[in-house]
Amino acid sequence: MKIAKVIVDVASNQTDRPFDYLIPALWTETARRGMRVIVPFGPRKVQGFIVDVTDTTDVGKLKEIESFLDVTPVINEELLKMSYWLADQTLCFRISALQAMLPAAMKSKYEKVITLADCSELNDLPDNLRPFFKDQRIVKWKEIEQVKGIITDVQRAVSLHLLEIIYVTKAHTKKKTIRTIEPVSTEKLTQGMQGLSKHAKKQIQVVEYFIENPNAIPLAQLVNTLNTTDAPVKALIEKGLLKETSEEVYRDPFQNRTFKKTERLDLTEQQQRALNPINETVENNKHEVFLVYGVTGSGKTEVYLQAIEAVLEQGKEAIVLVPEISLTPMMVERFKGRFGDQVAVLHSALSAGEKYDEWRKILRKEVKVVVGARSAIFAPFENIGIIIIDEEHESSYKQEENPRYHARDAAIYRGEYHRCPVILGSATPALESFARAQKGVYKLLSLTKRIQAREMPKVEIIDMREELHSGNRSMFSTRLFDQLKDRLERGEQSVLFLNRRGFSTFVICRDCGFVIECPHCDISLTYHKRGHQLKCHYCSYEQSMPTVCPECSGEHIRFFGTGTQKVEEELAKVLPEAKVIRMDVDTTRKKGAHEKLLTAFGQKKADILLGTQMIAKGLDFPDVTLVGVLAADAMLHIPDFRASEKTFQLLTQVSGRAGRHKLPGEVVIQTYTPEHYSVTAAAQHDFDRFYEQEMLLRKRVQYPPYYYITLITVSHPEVTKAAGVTDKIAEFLRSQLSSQAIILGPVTSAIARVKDRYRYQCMIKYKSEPNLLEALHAIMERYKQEISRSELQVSIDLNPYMMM
DNA sequence: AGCACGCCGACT
DNA sequence: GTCGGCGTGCTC
Repeated sequence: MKIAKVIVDVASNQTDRPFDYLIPALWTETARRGMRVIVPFGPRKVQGFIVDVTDTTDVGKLKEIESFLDVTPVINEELLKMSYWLADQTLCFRISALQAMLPAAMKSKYEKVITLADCSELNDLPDNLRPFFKDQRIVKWKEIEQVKGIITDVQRAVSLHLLEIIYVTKAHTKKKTIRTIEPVSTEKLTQGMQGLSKHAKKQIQVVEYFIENPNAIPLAQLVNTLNTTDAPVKALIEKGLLKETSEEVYRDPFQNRTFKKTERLDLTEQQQRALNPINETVENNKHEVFLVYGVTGSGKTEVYLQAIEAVLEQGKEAIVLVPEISLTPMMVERFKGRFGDQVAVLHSALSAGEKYDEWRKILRKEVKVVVGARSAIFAPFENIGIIIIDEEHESSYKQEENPRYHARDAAIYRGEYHRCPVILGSATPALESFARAQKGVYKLLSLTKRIQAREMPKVEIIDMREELHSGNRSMFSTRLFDQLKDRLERGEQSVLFLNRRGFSTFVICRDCGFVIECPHCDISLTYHKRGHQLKCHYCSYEQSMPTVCPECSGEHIRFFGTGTQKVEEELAKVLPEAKVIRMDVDTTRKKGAHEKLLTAFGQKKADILLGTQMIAKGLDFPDVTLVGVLAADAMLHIPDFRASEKTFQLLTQVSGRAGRHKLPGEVVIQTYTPEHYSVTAAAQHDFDRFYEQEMLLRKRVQYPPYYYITLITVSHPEVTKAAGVTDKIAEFLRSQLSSQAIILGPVTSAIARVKDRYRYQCMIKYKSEPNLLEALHAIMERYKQEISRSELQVSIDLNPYMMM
């Protein structure tokens, strides 16, 4: 008797362990761990992962696996092992870890439905239920649930066997198939032709078509060319003249694109010196982490490409991670151009179906290279030769929900397993990474020179306080305005960057100073021009913009802050002749919009590209000679110890957008804190100076890289409860950890209330705490009952990136 | 997570 | 006496 240990798709403390199921006789030979199955679980049916196949069990009565969703494992042995590691390291449920490794399309959806029992009739039902089943045997639970007091009647009907409750599991992974039609045989066609009624004009037409073209043709195409529907085709299939086959096809997100084949470029001496040690570790099958620290324009990508080439020559595979946002067509183009259809792309702009298809290409070993965002680190390769993380400092590599993993850690795990190099690349490495490189934990490879010795763009810092003093109240300094005008006259392009974060458009009464806040969260509402609405970014509460102040009934209630829309409006006023393309969440929501806008800008259909974070990286347009940063310090004041680091990285990155080709570039940075080292160091392209200054600060305030951080957030509808639990947790930690560990808190979270729940935090700073994971697991164990029974929530984030 | 089971208060 | 509220424990 074969038994499968199954992790079920129920994310809770009590179900976070394998459950035993009988493997149906039909599957005893084929059942493997790593396959997805549907199993009965209580009254319902849920998806699950087989994590082991054994002959023994401690459980008396076993249920059988209901069905198999896969014929071959979708989680390989390495990833299975890794899922345990991930669950342990991030304190998430095993099911969450497993789920994170697959494209979202492979997760089942569940629905509860009510059906009329086989042996019962509509008339047997009570009056109030009958209307629901008038035209159908199946009704969604959700529909019936709406009606007050009806559930008792449903339950009664169920106990009388009039109705049945069924749990439907939809493994909604749709493989795209294409239906093709072909004649059974030519004889059959001519024979069958006789038997057709003269009135069946369309059927005759179809048969005639196939007599002339006896080859298989996609149904859609057939229907299209004959200008008909599938009805006559269906009829002919039933008559045995035609047959239908369906063939599985991939959705190809790039089907209408051809990628120009690119050849390897000659490397500079510096590039070659960076490439050699990487190739060496590949050849010797050694694990090593390299930090490629290369200034913008130093040709990091070419080094990646040639390292991958060497890996492919060895018959191995490569994973390339890029930050979500910079997965612009340009990056894809470079990889597709070099490696053609050996590349799969896992990109947030792809639809769920497209992602699934790209993922399946990896599983089936039809590709050798994956270029993708964070989750691509789980690409189901089995012979990885190199893992590259580009722009390694990007915070999007950290997942902000469970499992709260960092792609860098996951990459190193896989790199160790496959004994292959992990390459971290950046022009502005994370302090943690650079410090590790300095200590020799990572190997530092520097690219200090730009390709073809191009000059770094000239950077000017504009003190906006002075502008204000000299009477300029607009958001453009005189200098920036002049420069914009100059570019316009010369027919060159400009990029304007607005850092919106920390600059939300809140609503304030100018009479009494009242700020409109969310009734459920301690945060001000944000004004949205569309629909004149105020929205909460934390709980999506919405209300319309009031005309008078709710507090003092004054009429001078206005929204404040600067959004891209507002900049665009102002730009239209001061530079009416300029054509502007605006890129922000609003204009890029639609699929493909991102790409479209960039293409338009590339074709010089606009003079100015105005945008948020998303235009900070990856852009490479030859005619951009001016970059303007409207508010460099917007991010400097957010309550986050990485604020300076983020500001520096952003400014450096944005500056890098100017003058990447023949024309020299200039950068204008507007700021209210021109003396801050993150601004001045960025202006001088001086990472080292920034690093030294910031490291001094981090040491003094005991933050990473000198200390590790773990953040515990407790939330509960009652303040006292949230505070009390956090206090107990802090106390427990103090008793468990060494005296070296610094335990801060409880303190209220930066946003003290979200969705009517009060939030308290406890922060642990430590250098080395072998007991930490154990203690954290103990905390979760201690509170698991309360978490599942009451409104208590405890979330633990090791190495957090968001401190709120 | 869902759901059934079971034990107490306010009603036909 | 019963209906239905929610605390408790289980799901192979």
